[in-house]
Amino acid sequence: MAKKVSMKDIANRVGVSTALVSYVLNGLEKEKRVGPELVEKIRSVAKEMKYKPNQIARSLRKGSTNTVGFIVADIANPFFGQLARIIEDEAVKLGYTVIFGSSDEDYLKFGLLIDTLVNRQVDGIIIVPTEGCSEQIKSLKEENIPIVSIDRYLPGITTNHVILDNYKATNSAVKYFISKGYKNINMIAYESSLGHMQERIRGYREAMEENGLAKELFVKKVRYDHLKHDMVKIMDELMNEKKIDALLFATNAISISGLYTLMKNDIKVPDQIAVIGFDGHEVFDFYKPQISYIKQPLEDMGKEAINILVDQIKGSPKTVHIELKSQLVVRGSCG
Amino acid sequence: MAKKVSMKDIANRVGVSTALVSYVLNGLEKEKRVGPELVEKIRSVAKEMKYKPNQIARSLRKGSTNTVGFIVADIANPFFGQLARIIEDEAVKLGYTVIFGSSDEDYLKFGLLIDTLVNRQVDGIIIVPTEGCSEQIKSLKEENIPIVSIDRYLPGITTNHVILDNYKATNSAVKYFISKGYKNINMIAYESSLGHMQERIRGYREAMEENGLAKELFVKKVRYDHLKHDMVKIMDELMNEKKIDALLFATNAISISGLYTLMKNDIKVPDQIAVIGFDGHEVFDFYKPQISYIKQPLEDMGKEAINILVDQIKGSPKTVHIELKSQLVVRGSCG
DNA sequence: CTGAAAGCGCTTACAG
DNA sequence: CTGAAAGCGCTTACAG
Repeated sequence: MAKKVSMKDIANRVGVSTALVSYVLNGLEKEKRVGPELVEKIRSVAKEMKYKPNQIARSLRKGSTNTVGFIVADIANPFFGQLARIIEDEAVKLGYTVIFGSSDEDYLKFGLLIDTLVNRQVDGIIIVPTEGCSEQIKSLKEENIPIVSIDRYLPGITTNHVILDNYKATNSAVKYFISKGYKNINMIAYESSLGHMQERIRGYREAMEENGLAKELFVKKVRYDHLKHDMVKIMDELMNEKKIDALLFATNAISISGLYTLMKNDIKVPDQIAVIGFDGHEVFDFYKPQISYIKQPLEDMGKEAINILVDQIKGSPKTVHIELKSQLVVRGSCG
Repeated sequence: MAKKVSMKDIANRVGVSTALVSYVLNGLEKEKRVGPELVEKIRSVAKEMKYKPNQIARSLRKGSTNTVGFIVADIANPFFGQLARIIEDEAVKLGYTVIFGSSDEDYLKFGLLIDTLVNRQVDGIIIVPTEGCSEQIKSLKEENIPIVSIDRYLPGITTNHVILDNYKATNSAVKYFISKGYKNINMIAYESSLGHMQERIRGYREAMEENGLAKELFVKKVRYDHLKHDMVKIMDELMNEKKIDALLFATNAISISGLYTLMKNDIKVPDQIAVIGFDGHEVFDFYKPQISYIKQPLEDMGKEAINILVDQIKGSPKTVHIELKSQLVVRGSCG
């Protein structure tokens, strides 16, 4: 069990103080005007002894950890996995390590994750907020911990956020449907008070109303934790009660689940129902015909979020709101 | 900017030493026989002052961080995303936080991630090893940092690992093909010296040889970082040079890429080529016909890995090798 | 140019 | 039952 080597070990070996070792190993030898032969000596001894700095001790002393947290709904969901990857890469470039956590859209789990991150003294947190997490966010703000909300935001609380142009995204999609002659356009969305979902619904609603289709308005709600069950039920209703000719899915997970149900019920796309999904997914490419979708600029979203966070950590006083442009990718599924 | 409250603040307020506060807040009040009224007082003051323990200070003092690392190839890949999620959940139950990192199958990046984790004093690391990472693993072993290799292992280095029954997995798949009358069975695998890939190839080869199909042996190699390019080329060769009637994909990513190419070339499955893929994926479900695949017990794999790691951290001296059973899920794609 | 020393916020023998 | 004190491994004024 080779004991770990510390700065003290190096200092003893070279015959200097730990201060010198610290200066040299942190590249402050110019500033502190350490003698060149000592610099050389310290460097080589450190290497020879395989010195590895203890980041924990450093963090305690400096009061910052160069660590950030990223709380998603579920890291196994490719949407968040991709975002995580982008944020990871960018964070590394900026000298930060990121700790991920999955909330399952549950504000209690969300709270536990926040506590863990705070106890671990992360310098800042990127959050995908859940419903009901306002209290947690408020106390983060009280503790002056920098946060950036991504993908979503909480109505009523001001935080930095980077989100999609949610209203415009669905609004354009619906208008595209309308331009193709569809009238009975239905939207399937999450039962959620979160800002992004409300805006997506509003985008749908206003496009319908503006085009004199207010009477055809039809938003069906599914629950995050009963997605499959609710989807099956809704699809039954759609096919029986109401004649629908076009369907807009409000998120990626809803899209996939919806497509499973369409496939199982052998509903022809776009002949029986035209479809527009959310985000890209391999399934969209393999579906016959390929599914049109609202594309999100994930790369920008992730990069913006971590960069804003780091700015905040470094003391930037301004609150930043960024809204990124979506893009409608038209393929075979909408006629 | 409310300053953070420390144990000292609580101690001062209550009028006791920090030792008492520490005992009480760590549930040692019985063992240390702290007076009941003091216990009460300390608890309530801690709550009132919104005390949050500084895990960094605790870690420094205790010499352990209750943190583990998990290095995958790419967290955006759903296979690893799912694994990460399982490990995260189990780690939380065991009182650990996990730090993820993506190596991109690059041993240099792998090395940097290891260094970061070691500097952060993680108590142990779960790794998906890359080719050429042996040196890194060896030095981890020298430093006595517990490691568990998952999904793969390095031939020639003994570490704890939890892997699939790779040989049997592909062996059974090929035998299934043969039982259905296929003879010209091709396998597409990664160019890799890693144990799991070698075993999957061996499983294929021996099934062929045992059934007098040695002459039909045909393994095509693709590179991780040129997957798409190589796949297109291979598919051309397969269709032109050699008559193939069945195709076995060696990993999930290869399967997806292969299916894209089959779809683009409009090759009929299973009439022109029968197919068996690796791991589950939504795309397998949407493909017409649905793709048969070798199923991995992800849940068990993740749980075993983190539990073994924690055992090691707690001092277990034995090296553990676990091989989990795969399962062939037969659907329409193999006739 | 270099060293002695304080201190980050905890935990934990040790002493009483 | 409780307190004084050391120490984890760093960084950083301060002094010379």
